[in-house]
Amino acid sequence: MTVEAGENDAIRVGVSTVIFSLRSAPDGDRLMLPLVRRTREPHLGMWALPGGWLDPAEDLDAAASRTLAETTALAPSYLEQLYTFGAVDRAPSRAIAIVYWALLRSDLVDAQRAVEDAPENVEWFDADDLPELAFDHGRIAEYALWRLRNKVGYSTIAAGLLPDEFTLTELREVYEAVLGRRLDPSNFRRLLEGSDELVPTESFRTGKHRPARLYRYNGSA
Amino acid sequence: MTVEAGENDAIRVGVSTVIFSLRSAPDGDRLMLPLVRRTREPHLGMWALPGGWLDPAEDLDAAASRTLAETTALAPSYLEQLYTFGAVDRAPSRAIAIVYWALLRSDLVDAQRAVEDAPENVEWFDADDLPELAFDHGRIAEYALWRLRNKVGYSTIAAGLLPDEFTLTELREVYEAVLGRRLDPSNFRRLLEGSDELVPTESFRTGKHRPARLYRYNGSA
DNA sequence: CCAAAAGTGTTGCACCTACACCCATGT
DNA sequence: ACATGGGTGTAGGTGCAACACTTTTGG
Repeated sequence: MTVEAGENDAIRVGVSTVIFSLRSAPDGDRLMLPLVRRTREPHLGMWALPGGWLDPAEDLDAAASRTLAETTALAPSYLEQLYTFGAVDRAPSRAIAIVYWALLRSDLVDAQRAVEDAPENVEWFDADDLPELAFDHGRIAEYALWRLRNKVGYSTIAAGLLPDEFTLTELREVYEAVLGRRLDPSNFRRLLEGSDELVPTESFRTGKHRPARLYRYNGSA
Repeated sequence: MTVEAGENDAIRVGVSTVIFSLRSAPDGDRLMLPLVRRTREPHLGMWALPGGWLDPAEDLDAAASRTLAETTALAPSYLEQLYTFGAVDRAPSRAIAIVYWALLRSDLVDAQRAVEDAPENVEWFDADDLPELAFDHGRIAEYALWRLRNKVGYSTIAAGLLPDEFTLTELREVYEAVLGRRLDPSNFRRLLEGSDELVPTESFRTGKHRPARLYRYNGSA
């Protein structure tokens, strides 16, 4: 910041977001993410991450939320900066991408898709089976997935994929979908029960069998 | 990336680096970082992180190295992107800062400072006792320090502060300086001896007492 | 009463910490 | 010889994985 600005008007600043959610499949929930079909060159017709250009009067987080809403009509329940990609050759003309990653509560996916102005050219893909993406977005999505799987190990972030109240089994199934492996129910319970950020409620989910206590994520912890 | 570029020529892209090194003090090594005195408004005369503007034809990592060299004449031995700061009010006119953090081998600090074109307005400060900084650089430096202390816990990154070959005691003293607490020599040894990235050599450092085996950091592991 | 999910208890292993102890060297 | 840092051994504690077991519901 001690050098005067030069000819850097040529650098465009984009903001993109890798947003994950769960969608039910025959063999349990699957981790999915929405992609947008490009309507312009370059890479016209290819799938790309939702995003847009940073507005000069807008914070970075706000830009991520806004461009995500504009392209997919989705509003994230968790949002965190991932990385800034800026290799000179990542796009035909110089553009850096400040990339966010996000989670969307599974109960809001279809609600948000049902609104009348739901974009046409958005489609959900299995996070582990993505098509070829425009620019360096394939590499970016892979990194976001790695970060998500990593962070699930040492935080209660996975609750961001569920409604306000949920059973421990539902939460465990989220972990299993994210991590791609089964977890021991009893050990999982003990691990999360002592976590402060998870508080038990007095409600129970009644189903085919013994009712399960509902828990709530404590955002302020 | 699906929206056309608008008036974002007004957004300037800066790159700054928080670079750490060790400097000896009476009570053991101290973790220090170099700051640059601002020679222009705004915040003229205040201390700031070394940095500069991103060149349109330059990768982000390269920009971090270049601006660091231009302002401090230092070349990092480890460099990693930290975070991109872009709050609208972080500077008088809109500027985002792609911030890197870096380590400098302690044996290179004075060597690099001794070259003839060493900048005048650079000074080293104790990482735990920084002056008030320009812009949001105080918060940034704090975050970089947190990241360094965090990462030291689960990687052998601290070797980036030492010469190619070093004894385990020297490495332990680095950890102690970074973390700010004493570590048990025997447990430290066992922890790092089984780490793959640390390979023993056949050389020994001879001193006042029993010679200590030299180790080398295995970059390819 | 049975099936199945909710929830508890228990045991063993891996790892980390603290600290006692031996080893090799310069003076 | 002895002081000092280099290096090894070991016992206790913590936390997690595995899995046996009890509880509570719907049918």
